[in-house]
Amino acid sequence: MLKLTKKADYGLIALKYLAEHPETPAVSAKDVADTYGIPPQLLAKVLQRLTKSGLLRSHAGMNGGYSLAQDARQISAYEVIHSIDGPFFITSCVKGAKPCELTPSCTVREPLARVNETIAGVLKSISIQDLAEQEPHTAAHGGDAQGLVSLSAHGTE
Amino acid sequence: MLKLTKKADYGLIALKYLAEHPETPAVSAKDVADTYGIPPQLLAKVLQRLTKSGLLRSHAGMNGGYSLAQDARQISAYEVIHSIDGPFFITSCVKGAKPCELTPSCTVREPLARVNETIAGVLKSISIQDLAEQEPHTAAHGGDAQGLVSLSAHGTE
DNA sequence: TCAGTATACGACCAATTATGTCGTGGTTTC
DNA sequence: GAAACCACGACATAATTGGTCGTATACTGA
Ligand code: FES
Ligand code: FES
Repeated sequence: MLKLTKKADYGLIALKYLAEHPETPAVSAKDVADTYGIPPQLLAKVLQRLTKSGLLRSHAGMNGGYSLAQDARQISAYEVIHSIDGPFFITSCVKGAKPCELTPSCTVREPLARVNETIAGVLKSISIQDLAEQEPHTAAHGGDAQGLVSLSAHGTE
Repeated sequence: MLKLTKKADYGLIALKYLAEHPETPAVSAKDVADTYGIPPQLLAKVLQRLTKSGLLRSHAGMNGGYSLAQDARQISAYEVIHSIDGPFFITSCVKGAKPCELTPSCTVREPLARVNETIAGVLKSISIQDLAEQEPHTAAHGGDAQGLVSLSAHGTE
């Protein structure tokens, strides 16, 4: 249904947190999990994946934890999502992978592949830094100055 | 994992098919399903939803079936996906709906909501007609890397 | 060196969702 | 009336996701 997994969400949250605390040498998974009410072990696994992908740097032992391996500006949402959820594709059957069983059929694949590229592009254009710069929860969902897109709630649907 | 459901895919395929056969007064679900190897009853249900959404017009009886209720140019991929899969949102918890349990936490929600809007915009800019006009490359999946998106310019940022 | 804290990783179960089927009934055409 | 269709809801099944557990490993500090 075209939605992000929670793991990816958790990963983004954690990275954002790290980006907001550049002073701290390392933040433990448990610490972040505790702050946000995320299942600690699950978050741990997510962060481990990000570490393996080279986005994070880990440090065991007391006062250990994770820290950004790159500048927050260099890490894109795409990389995060990609390394957690694996390559995402709009269409079930990707070009490079297993072709559709409905082979001669699915003629919508190619156009959608382009949509896929667009989405990936958008995600790539967003850095962790961008997330961190977002204004801390303004009580109201004002967002008046957004300009670009109106986050308008669709209301009832 | 940010991918389209098969139902939505089926719906798109069927609509494309209809757009390609403007002469035929009506095409039965079974007909389309047969052509593409899609489970007939499942496709039927999908088409029924599209009918209820006003995108299709149905006609019972012999030689009955479905036909586009609007011009292929007026129907966007977004509408199709939306009416089949319901409103899609990148984030698990949407603003208008049930708020995250991690309430004070999920600070990535708002920025991602904007990504969501962008994606929706891309989808809205693609019409069934666009899909139907695509040239059927039966060609090799040779990783051509089609470069940029050139459907309907909308998402330039 | 020893205990405490933390990551690393794989296996496993539980919850949700997506996919597909069945059955029943209603419409239109012939 | 029969055949070919749509309409709809209730299932059953498969696939993903979400989350837990157990254990091994690495680092710190007393
Ligand atoms: S079913 Fe394969 S891309 Fe649509
Ligand atoms: S967990 Fe609610 S939007 Fe991220």
